[in-house]
Amino acid sequence: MQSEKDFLSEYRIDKYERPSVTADIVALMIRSTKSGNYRLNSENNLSVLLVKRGEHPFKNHWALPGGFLVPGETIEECALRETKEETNLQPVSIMPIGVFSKPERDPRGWIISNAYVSIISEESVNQKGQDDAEDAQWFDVEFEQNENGDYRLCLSCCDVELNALLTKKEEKFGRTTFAVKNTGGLAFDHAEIIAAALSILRNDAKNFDIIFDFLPEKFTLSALQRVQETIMNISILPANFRRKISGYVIETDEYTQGAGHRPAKLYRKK
Amino acid sequence: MQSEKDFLSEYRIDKYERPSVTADIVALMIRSTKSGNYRLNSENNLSVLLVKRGEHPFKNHWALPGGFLVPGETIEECALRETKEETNLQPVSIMPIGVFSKPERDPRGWIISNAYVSIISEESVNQKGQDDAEDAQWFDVEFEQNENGDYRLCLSCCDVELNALLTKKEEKFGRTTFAVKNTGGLAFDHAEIIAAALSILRNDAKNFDIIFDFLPEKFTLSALQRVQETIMNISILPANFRRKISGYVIETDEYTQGAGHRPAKLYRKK
DNA sequence: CAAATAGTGTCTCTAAGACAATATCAC
DNA sequence: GTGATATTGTCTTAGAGACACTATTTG
Repeated sequence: MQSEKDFLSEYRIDKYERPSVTADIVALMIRSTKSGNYRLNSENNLSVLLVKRGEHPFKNHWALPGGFLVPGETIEECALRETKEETNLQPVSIMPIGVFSKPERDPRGWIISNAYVSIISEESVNQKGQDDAEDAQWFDVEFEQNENGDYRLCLSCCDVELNALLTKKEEKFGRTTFAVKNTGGLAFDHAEIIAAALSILRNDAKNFDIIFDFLPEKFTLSALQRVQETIMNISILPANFRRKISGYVIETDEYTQGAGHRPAKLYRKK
Repeated sequence: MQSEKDFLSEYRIDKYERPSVTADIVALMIRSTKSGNYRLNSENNLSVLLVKRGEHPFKNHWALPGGFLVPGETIEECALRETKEETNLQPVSIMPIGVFSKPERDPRGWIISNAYVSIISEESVNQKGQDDAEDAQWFDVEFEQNENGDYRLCLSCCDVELNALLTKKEEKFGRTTFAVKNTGGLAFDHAEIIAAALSILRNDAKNFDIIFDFLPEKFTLSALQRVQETIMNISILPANFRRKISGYVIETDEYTQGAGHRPAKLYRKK
């Protein structure tokens, strides 16, 4: 009878066909667009980071940052490494949103993608992001259901506008999956991945756990509120938001300055 | 300049190393253990389906059903196919719980696992499950934190008892990940996978969406309650459960029979 | 009738939403 | 002072938990 050691020494892992495996990252930022009035609080846009592909396939199309899993790393490590390499950003944390494995999803062959959504603060983007990449750009995100019941994903950046159209494929375990009707020029099935990421985030941002990761260590309560409102596309009265969040935060003795109105106390996550 | 068509015709996907990819399934069942008293409602145990490995590595150890992704199928299809092949069960739906990709997790080499939890009704198990496999057995599950803060996963079936020990590694996005201290005899990292599945289910079973999948089309409200209580390991007063669930169900005009007490109305998911 | 679950009604408490009112800064 | 956001307090309402009580079956 063969021992396990003998079995392993004779085992040929390349006997069967294997797929290539990638990690793709939906990096989101809550972007505040300063208005002319110095006193007015900024509008908040949800932005997603896309890179313009320099190589075939989908050369010159916009795509999510990401790349191939290499030996010795976990998929999560791969996602972080690729984000760093392609965009010079280092997300605090990334959240898995699904595996995309339809056989025909990549014209190069059998390639399955592990998608993550990453949550990046505007500050860290301003500090170090994007210096090496004019082919990496933040696109404003709109994602809404239209009158036909289809979903429109509109990504816009300066003079570029990508309009993808999707339908709801399935709703299971509170998670919606989408099928792409029109890619809007996005590479691969990345419209589907972005739609899945937004849908999952909107669903999960009810739990405060997630939204803290969008912000630096110290934050004002209205910044926190802005994140939840922007992700979920809702509006909450400040007084009520404060009450709800109060159990999840600890106050510091620091305040904001120079905002043109009463300073706000900074808080930390409890 | 090279066209996309030329690029693809020259593209060598086997230029880089690729991992093998598997799907593993944590198939759970709410098992009711009939007591001697004909009137008494049955106790409820959560059970997980394990198969005894006939081959190296981990020969004769218990493992989750699962197997390799083959060309032309999605990972979800692979999970369903492997469940059917190894256990003759066809889950109504399977829910992804994570990708396990630590490089050293499989002694055969670079193999990453996509884990699913499947939700199987006791009826369908009694109908068709398990006929081809005496090496597939349902193990009663206990999963609890002990006094040290570690988690004990105890799987028992007849005379076999597997005791795994895990520690909490990280808690992110409301999801806990575990590290295995002691496999308890389970193959590979399957103790970690089962712990992740139970942790996610306990967290998500607050949303009624999930628990409906544990039951046939028509069910009594107390059966529904039993499922939620068993998964979450909690206890709810029947009167309050009925009020909470009332918006999610539609009553039928059918009733249970012969239970030794007042018959219960059957309901459907709304 | 007894034992057991099915199902109803009601009280209390908590948390969320609406809204009024006050506080404090930059200009 | 003015206009903006920050912060507090209070009223109302919706929903969860506790619990008492009634209904209906089988043996």
